[in-house]
Order: sequence, then C-alpha cells, then structure tokens
Amino acid sequence: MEKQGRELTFLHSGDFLRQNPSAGSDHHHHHLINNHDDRMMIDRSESTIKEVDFFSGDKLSRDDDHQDVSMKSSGSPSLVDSGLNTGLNLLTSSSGNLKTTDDSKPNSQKNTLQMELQRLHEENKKLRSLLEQITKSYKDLQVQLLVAMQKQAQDQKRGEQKGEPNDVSSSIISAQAFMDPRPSAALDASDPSTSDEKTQDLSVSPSNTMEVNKSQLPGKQASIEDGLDQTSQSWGSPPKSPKLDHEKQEEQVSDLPFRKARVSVRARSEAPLITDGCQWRKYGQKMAKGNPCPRAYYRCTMAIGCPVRKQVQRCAEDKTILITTYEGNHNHPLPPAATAMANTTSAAAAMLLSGSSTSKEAAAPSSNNTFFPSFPFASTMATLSASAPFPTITLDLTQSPNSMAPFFRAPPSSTSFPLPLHGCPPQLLGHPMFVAPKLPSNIPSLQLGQRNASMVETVTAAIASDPNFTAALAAAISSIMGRSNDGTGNSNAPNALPGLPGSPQLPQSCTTFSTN
DNA sequence: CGCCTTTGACCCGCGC
DNA sequence: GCGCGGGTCAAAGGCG
Repeated sequence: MEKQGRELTFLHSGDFLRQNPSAGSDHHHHHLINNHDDRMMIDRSESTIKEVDFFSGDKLSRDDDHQDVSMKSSGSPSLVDSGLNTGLNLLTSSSGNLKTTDDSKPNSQKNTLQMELQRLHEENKKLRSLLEQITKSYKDLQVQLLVAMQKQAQDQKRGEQKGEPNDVSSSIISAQAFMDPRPSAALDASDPSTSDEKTQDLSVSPSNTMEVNKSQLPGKQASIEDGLDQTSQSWGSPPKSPKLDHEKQEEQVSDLPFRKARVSVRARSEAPLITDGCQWRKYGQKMAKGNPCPRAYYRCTMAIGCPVRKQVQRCAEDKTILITTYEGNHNHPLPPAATAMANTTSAAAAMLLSGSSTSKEAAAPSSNNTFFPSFPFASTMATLSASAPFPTITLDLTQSPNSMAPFFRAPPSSTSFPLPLHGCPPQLLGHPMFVAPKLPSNIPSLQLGQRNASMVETVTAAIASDPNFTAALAAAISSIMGRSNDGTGNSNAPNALPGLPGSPQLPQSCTTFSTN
C-alpha cells in the first residue's frame, strides 16, 4: 500500500492519484500509470531484474494481462498520436472495454464505472490544459536560459578581454550551433532521410507537445531536436565515403563537440539483449579492451538506411548488467512498443544536447566527469560524460530501488544542490510545471563569479528542470519495472511515461541511442 | 530464398 | 611511422 502510494506520487498529480485509489482487477484495467506503480513496487522489492524488455512489441502480444487488451482495443497508435499521452487516454479508451463487460454487472456498478469514466474524461481535459501551460512554460524557460547563457558569455568576455579563448562563450557558441537549425543544412539536404524526417516530424502527432514547441518556438525547442537530428544525420552518411574538402569544412562546422551524442543504459538483464521494440541486425562483434565480454554492434533494420545503431556489452564488473548504448536517430516511424524507449533516449539526448554548452566545462574538472557532483541522487541514475569520444549520458537502471527512492521520494533539503528539485515535491518530479516556474530564480546563478560552480549549477538545473530528462529517467525506469512485473499482470505500458510534455511521441525525431 | 549471425579483415583515429 | 583499439564491412554459413 505504501509502495503504491509512492509510485503514484512519483508519476502523477495528487489529484489524479486521489481519484484513483483503485485496486484489484480494476486496477489493471484502468490505470496504465498504476501499472508503472506496480512495476516500481516489484522492482523495489527485487534486487535483480530478470529480464529487461523495453516495451517490446513481442511483449504486447505475449503478455496476457488486460492492459494488453485495452491497448489493442483502443489502438495504441492513438496513444502515440495523441502526443499528450497522459495515460488517461488509455484509461478512456480502455473504458470501452469496461463498458462491454459492464453489461453483465449490476446497474449500480455500471453507473459507478460510467461516473468514473466521466471523471477521467474531465481529468483528461484538465491535464491537457495543464500540459499546454507546461509546454508554454518550458518554452519560455528555454528562452530565458539561452538569454542568461548569452549574457554570461558577454560578461565573461568583458571580464577577461584577453586573446585567451573563452570557454563559456565558446561553449555557448556550440550550444547555439545546436540550437540553430542545422548549420550544415546543405549537407543534410542531400540526405533524403533528412527531409523525410522533417516531413514526418510535421506529420506525426500534431498534438505532440514537441511539435507544439516547434511551432511556438521556432529555433528553440525545435532546435534541440534539430541538434539531435544533426547528430544522427552524421550517422546516416556513409562512414567510409571519401570526404571532399568542402565536405570536411562543412563537417567542421557541424562537428561541434556534441555532434554524436549517445545514450547508454545500464540495466540488469540475463537476456543477451534488451527488447526495445525495434528490429536490429548484428553487424559486428569485438572484444573490447578490459572486458572479457564481447561488444556487439547492431543497427536498426526497421527501415532502409536507418542510421540508428547500438552497442551491447556486459559490464566487466557485474556480468548481470547489460550496457546498451544507442546512437543515431531513427528515420522512420517507430512502433508503439519502441516509442517509449526511443522517447527515453531521445529525451536524455535532448537534455544532453541542450545542456551541452555547459556540460563539457562543468565536467572537465573531475576525473571521471561524472556530471552530478552535487546531485547525489541523480548521479546514481544518470551520468553525463564528456571524456568519452562522444558525449554520453548514462541512465543507470541498475541501482537498487532503495538508492533510487530518495531521488523520487524524499530529496533531502540539506544538500547544496540549488535546484528546484529541492523545492519541488518529489511526486512532482518529471512534471515540469512544478519545476519550471522555479528555474528563473536559478538563472542568476549563471552570473556568479565562480564560473565552474555556476556552470555546474546551471547544467544541473537545466537537467533537473528539463522535462525531457525527467521523462527519460522515468520512462526508462518504468520500462524496467514493467518487465520485472510480468507475473502481476501489470507489465504492459509500452508508452513509458504518459503525459509528460517532454516526452514526445514522435518516432522519427526520437534520437535512439539505444541500449541493447 | 531472404534474413540473420558469425567472424576475420579492413579502416580510421589516436597516442607514443 | 607504428601499434593499438574501436568501429565497420562483407563473405560465409545457418535457419526458418
């Protein structure tokens, strides 16, 4: 009971939770979100995840729980296309299922269910409006962040006025390069997948929150994805094609520090692969130095020319840990089963890229470049590394539930971590509306004299307040939990974190830094 | 027959 | 320049 409450508070508004104290069989039918809860519960009680299945399409057909039925009856694509994907949609759609079964039930129960349905509809409406507000807030904050960064760069220039290159300004330039729509557009224009991607971006899920951001904030929100696209496009180019000089020059322009972002996921799995809903073809295997386990290389085969690749390797220290690194961007729509994972990695990568301007510098002083020196809970789950050849964000899903619990449930107020997280009720993590409004108060920290400290703060603030990131973490975690909970009949939920505005359901724009 | 895995060779970047 | 390591290619073989 307590555990369930925990989970509920983590992912959802108190309102909704209070309205859904459901248990028993209805629980399975009604609440995708609660399914996540159950997974979390299970995972907290189990130290090892037997198998990791990131929203496998197979799982959809394999699982016998009712959620599956509801998903099929409602048509999971609708969930994806809705963009909002609050989970309530699922509830609503699955309610049709309930209705049919209700016929055999007493009228009172039927009425109760209908009332419940109505209430959920209303809740859905509320959440939609909330979502719009959140999206707007998120957009505004991004603008503010950029302005603050530019201002800091200017201040730094004034203060240093030497020929010495300005780390901050240069880093900001790199950030702007990412935020600018495709400096190497000429290059990309030759890539058919690029245009496809673009058109798909516009065609898929008009209600998608990221699309909303794009339309509302050209060059800001959209630019983050563009940055991602850019990273992936580099994958799309033939790796061994001879490079002309002008190509090299263009590449140098686009070859900014975070051209190839990666998302690595560590998860406990006995299975050789994490099922993430995509089709992969193994194209190589190598023995990596310092690891007795071979590293396998896969590429996505769901579409011709899809540049997404992933590396799978077992951890040398703990062979039960499977490390999957995703790289690239799908150039095709993803099945619902894969979107959650893609969202996860995309969100993490978006966060990585959007925070890239400061991450490098902030990470530099530390030897291992762990990116959350002042964020003990996040550091157990997500690590940014600037020391690797490519910027990599690692989602560590191997931590014991207890170690992760504080991150979600009870952030201590005693740390020096200056993030809104501390002022934010833990259950609201991942919900930008509760994080974003506090960000502006953190912005001035950018202008502090202690550059490194402020940079760390800035980046951590950006990360923590970035719904993409929180969505990524939550989605990844929930996916893991889901798999570990097969026996309970609540293992579905291909859409890992419904309802988070930063968790777009846009397959083609998902930077799939995969983790198999 | 098509798709996949396996596996040795090859390419490339980087450090010495 | 050389060696090393990471990453990729592509031929060969297996499987359904």
